[in-house]
Amino acid sequence: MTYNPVADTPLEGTTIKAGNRRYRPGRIRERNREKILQAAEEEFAQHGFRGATIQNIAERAGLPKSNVLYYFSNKKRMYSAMFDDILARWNKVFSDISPEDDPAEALSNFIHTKVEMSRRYPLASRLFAMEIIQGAPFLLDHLRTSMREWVRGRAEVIQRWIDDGRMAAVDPVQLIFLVWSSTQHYADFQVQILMVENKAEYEKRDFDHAAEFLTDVILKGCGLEKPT
Amino acid sequence: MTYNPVADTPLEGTTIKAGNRRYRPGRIRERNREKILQAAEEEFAQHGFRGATIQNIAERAGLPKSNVLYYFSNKKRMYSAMFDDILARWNKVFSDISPEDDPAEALSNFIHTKVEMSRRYPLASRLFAMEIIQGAPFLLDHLRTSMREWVRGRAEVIQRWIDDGRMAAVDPVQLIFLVWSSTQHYADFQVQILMVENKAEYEKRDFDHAAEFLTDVILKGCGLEKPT
DNA sequence: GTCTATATGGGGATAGAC
DNA sequence: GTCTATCCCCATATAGAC
Repeated sequence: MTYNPVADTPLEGTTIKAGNRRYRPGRIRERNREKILQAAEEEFAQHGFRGATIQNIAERAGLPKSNVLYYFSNKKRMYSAMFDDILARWNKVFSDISPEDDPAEALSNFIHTKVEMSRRYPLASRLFAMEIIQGAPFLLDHLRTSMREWVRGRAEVIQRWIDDGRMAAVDPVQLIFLVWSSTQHYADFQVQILMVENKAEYEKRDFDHAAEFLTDVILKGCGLEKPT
Repeated sequence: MTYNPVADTPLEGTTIKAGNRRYRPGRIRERNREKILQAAEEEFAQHGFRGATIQNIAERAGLPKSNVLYYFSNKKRMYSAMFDDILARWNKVFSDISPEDDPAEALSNFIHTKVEMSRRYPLASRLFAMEIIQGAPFLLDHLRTSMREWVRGRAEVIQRWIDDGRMAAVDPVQLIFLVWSSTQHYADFQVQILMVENKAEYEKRDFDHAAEFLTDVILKGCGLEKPT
C-alpha cells in the first residue's frame, strides 16, 4: 500500500497563496469530509463494519466511490475517524458530577442528558452499540482506559453520597449501567419501540416522557426525592 | 433459482425401510442443521446479516460451505430459520403474569427470568439487538403483531395493579421497556461491562448480583417491597 | 448425501487520465 | 483536486461429479 500524503490528514487553519487567488486550502475537503462522515455514520450504524460498503457510503454522501477513498484511504481509517468524531462530540455535551452536588439533582441531570443524547444522536448511539456487540474491535482500548476511568470516578462520587447517607446503598457501577442501558434503549431499539407503540415516528414529548419516567423510577429506587 | 425439495424442510419423526437397514431419515440432517444454526447464531450476532459470510458459518460449524448451502438454500432462509429457532426457545422459557399475581413477586420473577436469559442465551440477545438496530428488516412483522400484543397484555395487567392501588402509578409500557433494556444490557454490552469492570469473563454470581440490584431499584422505584 | 468446480456479481483498493 | 477504469479477491449460489 502506498502512503497517501493527503488523505486522513487533519485540516489546518492557515491560508496559502496559489497563483493569483488567496483561498483556504481544504474548504471543499472539509465539507466533503463532513458529508462522508455523516453518510458513514448512517451506513455503519445500519450494517456494522463488515456489512457496510464504501459504495453505499458514497451514494449516501452523493459522491463517487473513489472520491470517498481519496479522503479516507481505506475502510478502517474511515471507521476510526468516525468514532473520533463521535467521541469528541460526546465529550463536548458531557456534564460531570462531583461529591458536592445534590445526588437527586445530579442523577436527574445525568438521566436527562443521556436521553437527550439518544434523541439528538441516535445514529451515534446505534453505531456504538453495534461496535460493542461485535466485540468492540476498534474501541476495546477506549473501553479499557478512558471509559473504565470515567466509570470509576463517577462510582466513587456515588459511593461518597451513599457513605454520607445521602442516598440508598446501591451498587454505584450497576447504577451507571442502568442509566446507560435504559436511556440508550430509546435510540438503539427505536424501531421496536415505535412498532410496539404503533407510532410512525418519535416526537419530542416521547423523550420528555421517557426521561420523566426514568427519573421517577430510578431516583425513587435509590431512595431519592425528585428535585423540583 | 431452482427449488430444492430437501433443503429448508422440517424433520419428520417417521422411520422408513431402505435396503436392509431400518434408520431414521435425517438423523445426520438434524445434527448438521443444529450445528449450522449454532454457528450461524455466532456469526450473525457478531457481524449482522450483511457482514456475516456463509464461509465463516461453515468453518464455525466444521462443515464445507456447500454443505451449509445444501441445508439452507440461501442466506436469508438461514437467517430466518435461526430466528424461528430463537423465538421458539424464548417462548418455552417464558413466564407470564396475571392480575391475580402479587406485583412485587411477578415483577421480581420477570427481572430474574430476563437476566437468566441474558446469561444463558447471550448470542440470541445480541442477534436480536443487532436485527433491531439494523431496522428489523426480518422481524418487523413480529414486532408489529406478536410483540405488540404481548406488551399490551402485560401493560394491562400492570395497569390493573396500579388502579387497585397495589403499586405506584408508573407508565406500564415504559416499565416493560426498562426491564428489557436493563436486563438485556448484560448480554448485549458484555464486552463493555467486562472491560469497565476489568474482568476476563462473567461468573454466575455477576448475574445474580445484577438481578438483585435491578430488583432492588426497580421494585423500590415502583413503590413495592422486595418479596422474601 | 456430500463435496468439487465454477459461474457471476460485487467489494475494496489503486493507477492514472483529466 | 476529482473522477474513470481496472485489478484482484471474496461472496453467494448452482451444477454436477462422486
